[in-house]
Amino acid sequence: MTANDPVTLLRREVEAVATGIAGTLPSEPSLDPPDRPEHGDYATNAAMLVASSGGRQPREVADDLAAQLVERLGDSVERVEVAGPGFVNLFMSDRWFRESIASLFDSGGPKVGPVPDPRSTLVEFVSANPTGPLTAASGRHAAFGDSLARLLRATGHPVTTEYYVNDGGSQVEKFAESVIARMEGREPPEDGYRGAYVEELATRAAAEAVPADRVGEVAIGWMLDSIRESLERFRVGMDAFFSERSLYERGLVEEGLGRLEESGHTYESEGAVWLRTTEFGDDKDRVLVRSNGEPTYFGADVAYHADKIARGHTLLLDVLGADHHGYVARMAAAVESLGGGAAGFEAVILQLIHLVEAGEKTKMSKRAGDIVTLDALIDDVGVDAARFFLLERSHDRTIDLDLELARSKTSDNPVFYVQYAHARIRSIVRKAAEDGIEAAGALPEEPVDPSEKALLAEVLAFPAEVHEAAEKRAPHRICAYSTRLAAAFHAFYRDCKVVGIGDEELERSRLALCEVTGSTIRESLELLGITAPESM
RNA sequence: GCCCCCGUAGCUCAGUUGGAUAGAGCGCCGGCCUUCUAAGCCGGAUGUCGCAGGUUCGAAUCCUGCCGGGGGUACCA
Repeated sequence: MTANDPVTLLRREVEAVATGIAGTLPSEPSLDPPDRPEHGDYATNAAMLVASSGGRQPREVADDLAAQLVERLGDSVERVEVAGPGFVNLFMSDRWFRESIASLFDSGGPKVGPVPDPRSTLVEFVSANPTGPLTAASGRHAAFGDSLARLLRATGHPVTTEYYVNDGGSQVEKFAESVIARMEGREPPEDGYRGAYVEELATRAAAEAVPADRVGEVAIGWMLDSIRESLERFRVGMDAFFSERSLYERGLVEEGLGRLEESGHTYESEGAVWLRTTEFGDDKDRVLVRSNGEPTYFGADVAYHADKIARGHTLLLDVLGADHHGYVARMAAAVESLGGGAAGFEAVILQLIHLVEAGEKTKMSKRAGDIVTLDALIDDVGVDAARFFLLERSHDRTIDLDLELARSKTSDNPVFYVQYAHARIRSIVRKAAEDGIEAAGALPEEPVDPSEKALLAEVLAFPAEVHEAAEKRAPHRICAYSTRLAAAFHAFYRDCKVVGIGDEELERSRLALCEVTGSTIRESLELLGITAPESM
């Protein structure tokens, strides 16, 4: 966070005083707007932290802290109170609020500063088999991975996003068999692919006279093209599509497995090559190379992760489905064996998603062809609503996506609530421009309205929210934050007229608050990949 | 059996590196448009935070055990 961020400056004062009292702080003290207005604009638990580590009475430390803060903060603060078990509550002065608005406006809104220890991060997500179109479930992965990448970039991490394409292996063969079967007018095999799209691919392959031995490769290419289109349409920025087959072609599988063998964590048994993943907490060892000499999916994936490390990434972040959770321990073991601590592996597990239509859940199975595709979901509810509904929940919760609600263009739909706040702001800004009013930091005589204070506090919270969401891999926090911010604006809109109130200084200050709120809503939505309309 | 996720208001869920009287949306009841967009705002009712112990100044949050729901447990990918 930047040095001129008013909340950061306040935090530094609190920490300086607390450190002066205690010597060192056991952990970073809180500095948050409390739930109840009578507890002030900001409250800190610093005194309780100091007391618990120093064996002093919390209230006594709090009194000391409060007195010194009054001294140091001067006319920024109205009064400081000690309350409850030892909270120190800060009531900021109107001057502080007005100057904060001015400072935010001058810097173009709250700035999310970089983390002190950026990590070159490779976010791998979706990576769905190119044997069928992306499903609504893939959509959750797409929205989540994309938004997480945006959050990590916003907090200063260099990020690359990748889709691992499983274009080798037995599923691809089954897929090719299925397409060929359709071309020849037969039913696909029992364990093959039976969706309508297989027939379309067969028709096209027949029309272009694709030879049977190339059908698999060609059909996979077509599927991949359509997957790229779907992702693009869903506003997902994928830097690269990494082909499994290319690993073999470039000799990377051999190289990666070779490095693993050098590490001394592999052994041969029953003709297969195993990785001793149990050394790193897995419940059994895993096969890297089958007894027939062919690497397993895991073996190739290890080579892929070895390549990620070779490319210089220090954090390998895999977004996986709940059905892959058993995979995490073995990949963590593999990266540990390879990297020697240089690169970290981290998996985020996304739980399942069900689409709910009129209270009824739809089941999704790719092989049976009984799927709702991502494209169909987008056609149905639109990109903005789809992304919001898929991002709204914590990654560890299953989602029941209510299609009826997502479709609705009414106030029930939370995404419109936030967008509407932005549109309202832009409308005010246009109106102000017509009247020749310019936003500016100003010190009007009028007292700061409680709605102005509440709104400013939410805007000021933005950088901390973004950092927390990035650290916790929690884009859903930005959904919640944007909703809170919008609500604070709507309340301000009711209480405080901006244009045409007579007091020019007040007009300028309020317009500045509108401007910084608008840009903060826009940036929040941008992190979610959702548009911020100028009007609705 | 073992592993992972969940259990908070009628419904869908936030909040979980311990902090003040546990929150939001929807739904329900009642108000607010001659004024910058009513896709909005304000007020009201609603809780054994799954159960039982433990840790301490303080537990929805940490520990242990149990109950219920979902997912996984391949020389498949």
